[in-house]
Amino acid sequence: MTVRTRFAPSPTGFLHIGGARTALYNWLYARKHGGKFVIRVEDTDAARSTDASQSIILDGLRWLGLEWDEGPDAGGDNGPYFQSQRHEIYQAYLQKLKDSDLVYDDDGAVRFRVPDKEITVNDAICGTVTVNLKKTGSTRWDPEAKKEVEANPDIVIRRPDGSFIFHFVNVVDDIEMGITHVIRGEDHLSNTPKHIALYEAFGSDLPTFAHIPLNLNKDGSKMSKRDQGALIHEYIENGFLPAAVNNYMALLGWSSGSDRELYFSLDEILEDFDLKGVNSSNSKFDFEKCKWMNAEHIKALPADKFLQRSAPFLESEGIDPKDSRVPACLELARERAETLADITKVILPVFTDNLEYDQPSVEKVVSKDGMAEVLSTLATHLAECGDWTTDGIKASIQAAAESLDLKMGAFMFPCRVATMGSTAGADLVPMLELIGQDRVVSRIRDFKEKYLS
RNA sequence: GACCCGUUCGUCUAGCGGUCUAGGACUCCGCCCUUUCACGGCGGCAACACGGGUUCGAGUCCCGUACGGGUCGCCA
Repeated sequence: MTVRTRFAPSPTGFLHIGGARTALYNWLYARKHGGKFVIRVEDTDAARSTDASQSIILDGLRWLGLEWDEGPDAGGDNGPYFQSQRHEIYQAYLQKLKDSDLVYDDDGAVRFRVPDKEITVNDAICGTVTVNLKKTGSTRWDPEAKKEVEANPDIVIRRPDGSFIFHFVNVVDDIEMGITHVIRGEDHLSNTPKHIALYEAFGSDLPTFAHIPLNLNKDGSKMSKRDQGALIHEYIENGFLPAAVNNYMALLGWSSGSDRELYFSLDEILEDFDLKGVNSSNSKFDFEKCKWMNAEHIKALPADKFLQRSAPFLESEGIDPKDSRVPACLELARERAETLADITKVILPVFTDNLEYDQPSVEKVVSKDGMAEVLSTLATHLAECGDWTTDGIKASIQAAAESLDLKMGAFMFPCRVATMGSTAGADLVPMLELIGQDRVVSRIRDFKEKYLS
């Protein structure tokens, strides 16, 4: 049997980290077992579905590298891959239930008779769950009245307007598309007995169910689109690497059993991935760790890929990625960047003379006694430097310091602030080399002029 | 409220009855490296929710309680 998994997004918003992780696990499982990964767009809610949302979701999946074998743009033999285009199929399946007398009309809606028996879900992650839909569905919690009210346990599968309900179309499509493994969020575990009842009503074989635990906020609340780290497009915009996001998502709820935490590609995850390593408890999202992981990925990125990934961020700051100084700059920034967006900030002093001076840093420097002399001495020595290399520059700073009988450290901070605008930033001497002799000297003189005269 | 699932450092987790005085990672703190900021190296703080069983022995198995999450829609 060929493994077939699917991710079935509803195009009503952004690609959420939880959805992306579900897609990732489905992708991993399919690839791991030589199977197919299918995308099906669940756009039955015409009022809320939009093309823009669909693009965001599919682009997000592509960015992560979760390519699908069948689905929108990819085609396939089990389409259409949009529920809005599958009405006839649903009608045919409804007819089957009618023929078996398993449905009835209720005020224009169609209800499916749930069986009065124990239904057992054999979940690959959660174990065995047994429920009797007739019993547990016979009452309903009314949030308004805050009490149990009588309810009809039979589930509505078609609305009076003829449109079909999620539980029904989801099962029909999974049957029609030959889905063998349903990997989805644990929020669907309680719905699964309903789905099993439908499978049985159609006389279809059950897929393997695997409900993965949910991701919550750090305070334990449900993650919503407003929460930091919740939306995939934010990772794209903020300079995360897709491999790092995959790495983090994979480890949120799954462990290989070893201490290994860094996986630099989907292929590497694939080697270790196994549904057995998926936890059964919810996890809380830790954006700090996610950033750390991204930093590790940046450190490990080959130079050409690094340049390629950084290019859009450089351009947005007006830096030409083809500039001959860029590769050296990137290497300088690499060790201290958590995101690609950080990189441009670090290397900006090389590319612009319009520096933004960090006020606390400036205060720290100008408040020191004798700073005017330090700066002018420094400028003079650097102007006279005949060997503008890291060694030559270092020697000049050293000479400047000695001429005033001061330690070199006393010169490093002022030099850093005057030429780079802040006490923080990339390695000073290589940065000076890249900025260039004339610009360095004039920056120091201008700085002195501006703040110490 | 009913039903379902879960519970190891603040967080992600290892652990599948003795090797656990509970291991790794993030965060935080200290030290070292560094004539700067980082990076890096070393070290430290910090957990088996609680109560009963079962067992020679329980983080590991069972039951209960507490807590957390989910489902209970003519949303998906």
